[in-house]
Amino acid sequence: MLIATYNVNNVNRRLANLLGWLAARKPDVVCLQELKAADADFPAAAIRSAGYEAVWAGQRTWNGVAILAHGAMPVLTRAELPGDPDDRQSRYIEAAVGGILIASIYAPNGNPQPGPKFDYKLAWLERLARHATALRRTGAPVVLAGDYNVAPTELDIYPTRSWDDDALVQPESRAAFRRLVGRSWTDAIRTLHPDERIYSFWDYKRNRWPRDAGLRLDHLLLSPNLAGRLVAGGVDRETRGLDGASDHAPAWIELSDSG
DNA sequence: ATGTCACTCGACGAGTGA
Repeated sequence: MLIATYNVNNVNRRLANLLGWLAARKPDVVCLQELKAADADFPAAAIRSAGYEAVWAGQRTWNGVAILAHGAMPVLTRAELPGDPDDRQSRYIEAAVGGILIASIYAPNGNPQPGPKFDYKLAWLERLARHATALRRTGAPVVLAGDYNVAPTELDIYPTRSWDDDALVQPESRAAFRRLVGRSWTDAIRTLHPDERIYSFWDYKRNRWPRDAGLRLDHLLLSPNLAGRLVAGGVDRETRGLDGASDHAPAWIELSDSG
């Protein structure tokens, strides 16, 4: 089973890019982030024509997450992250596909830091960690996939000092990610490629894509009962170089059918 | 310090978020 996560940075603006990538990569499950579309504006018909059913939690202008499944309707289990009834931002959706519980995650960016946006980011990641533990304890196989807006280590950002004050690389952000992953979850792409610089995001600014000045922000975390099924994974970085591309490229993993 | 992009409001530019 091929599971991917792709921050599309506006699903309607990026629809041609998304459909082209779906046709080429043929993933079984896709987690999308930054739809930047209200529920009524999600391009469900075009996505269905490409062979995918979808569930989504939209929001006008910002945020928005979805889960696509090839030839099957994802069974929605949750459309918001527990722990804060006042949180109106569409950053979490969860559904069952092919016997696996899939979450599509769009963690807050957190800039500028320090400040209320950074506080919200850290609190949101703590809520996610708590919910991840609850999911793990159900015993279900779980994949938590999405844009975590954290570059976990120095290997996950090109050598530079220019992001030192950015929320994506702060010690508090990295500690929150480490607490979430803990001893139980597997950062799939890092586990497959322990020593490689792999990026999934290149800022539009400052010639960052041509310079390969990227960060790895998009992660797929596997519950312990899935770790043994991980066979391959990577980032489709060529997607970032196409016309009208998102500033993120899709990250994907392949799980064996059983084990 | 700065470089982009796409949107919002409510005018043809400024502000916002990433």
